[in-house]
Amino acid sequence: MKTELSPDHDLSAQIASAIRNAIIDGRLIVDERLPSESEMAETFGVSRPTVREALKRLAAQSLIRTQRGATGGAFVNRLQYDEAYGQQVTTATLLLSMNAIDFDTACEARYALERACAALSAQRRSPDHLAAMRAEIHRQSQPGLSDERFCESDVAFHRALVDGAGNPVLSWHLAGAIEGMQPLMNMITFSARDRARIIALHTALADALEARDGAAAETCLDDLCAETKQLARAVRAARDLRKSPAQGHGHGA
Amino acid sequence: MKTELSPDHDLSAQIASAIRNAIIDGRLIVDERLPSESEMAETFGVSRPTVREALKRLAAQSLIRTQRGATGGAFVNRLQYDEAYGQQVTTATLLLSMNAIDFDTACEARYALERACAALSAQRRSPDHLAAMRAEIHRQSQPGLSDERFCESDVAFHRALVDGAGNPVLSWHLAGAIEGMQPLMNMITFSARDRARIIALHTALADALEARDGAAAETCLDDLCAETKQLARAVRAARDLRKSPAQGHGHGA
DNA sequence: ATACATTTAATTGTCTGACAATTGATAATT
DNA sequence: AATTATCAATTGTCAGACAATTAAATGTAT
Repeated sequence: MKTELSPDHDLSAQIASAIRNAIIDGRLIVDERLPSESEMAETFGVSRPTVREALKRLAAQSLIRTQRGATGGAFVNRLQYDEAYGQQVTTATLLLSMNAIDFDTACEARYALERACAALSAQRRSPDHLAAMRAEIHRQSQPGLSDERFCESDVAFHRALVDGAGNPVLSWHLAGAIEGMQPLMNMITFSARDRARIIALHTALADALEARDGAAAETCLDDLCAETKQLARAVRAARDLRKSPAQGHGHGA
Repeated sequence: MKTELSPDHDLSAQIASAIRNAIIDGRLIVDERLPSESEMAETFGVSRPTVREALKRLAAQSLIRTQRGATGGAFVNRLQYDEAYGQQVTTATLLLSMNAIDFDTACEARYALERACAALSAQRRSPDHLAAMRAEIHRQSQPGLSDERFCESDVAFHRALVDGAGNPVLSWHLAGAIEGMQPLMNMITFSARDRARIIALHTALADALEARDGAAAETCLDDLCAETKQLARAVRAARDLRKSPAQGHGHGA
């Protein structure tokens, strides 16, 4: 059933890789049942725990699902958007938080991608998308909203914008770009004035989409990008100042 | 060290989830060593194989790495671009191939995102990026190149374009959009005339980037998108025709 | 004292065998 | 015929053992 294994890895990793390849290039099709763990153990010449470790690796990538019982087993899983969403967001989040990506780079990437959706969304957005955006704007205007909730609403707003393009593949890609930045955004403190500016831009954005004016929407996103970078810069300055409070008198020439 | 586990899942999934959350929200930091498998087994009140299954799940997501030996163990892994690339491409590939996404949707998403990189790449591309693109164009012009190799070169060309934007986050996002479509592209047969048109557009694209003309580059990408959709349509028509060769005389009403 | 070889201890990787839990199919009973 | 009980296959979990690996500790010779 499966082919040779390549060395240099744990057995469970090799087995997982062999099965993964079989799935990716179609030798195992969706909903097909894999042999039982015992059978695979015999096939690969390893013990059952080793096979199980391999299967858990695949399950972690949503490539298979398992079911107990008489007719149970491991089945090739149809990767669906909701599962892929989670993976995308997790990966993006970690990539941004672990690699000391500078905020401007992440921000530029995010808004560049979102701009790509704006024109399509202006063409195709439904009244529902607009309503969702307006609802989030309203939520953002509530006094006493915590910074975290404000960010959460911001994410929801932009998701509605992207979903308006009516392209699930695009929505999936943008999930990482937008939600993955949330931890970074949560480090920002939004003053009342900041919020007002952002809400104004969100309103302009919704208006542009309502008017099916893609170009105007793109302009709003550019402004929003600049605004966000500016806020982050302020946070950074405050932090650096706290770290070395008296560096203003010139220490390097 | 870790908190309570939530039910409704396998123990190994619960444990993996607990550790994953600890990593994501920073309670475990990069390069920190987890307790040994035996210790964790005791901590969580499960057996060592169960802990191992949990750790393999995390390893499959590149969240941890393990090392044998006296000072070995499981360490929180810094998610790096090359690892994240692979995951991104795998996920995108499966999402497109398993969900009967229609080609036009995938294509639209891909070129919309790539367009977002074009302007930046026109500003920032280095001579190296241009050289890489020209090299791929040359490769694509070789007679006797298989369709698969042609696609491969196409991917490399577009990657060079995207990398020209000098934003690694953007490059990561686009990896899925571009390479994930390769299996779909491989289903297309490229006639000599098709290749000539594509090569002409690639050349125009490289010229636009050389001239730092972002708008021209975007136009080329639009043309390329239309061209690709057109080719896919031809393949689809041929396949449908083969499936039901005489359906033209009306069987319904 | 330094360089090199040996031993040791800690840790992951793997195996064996067993039992529990789940679940669809089958047989028995009313 | 419908319901119930049993069965068999499969995954989930456990316990204990041994192999393989690796850095550190120890010993030895120059």
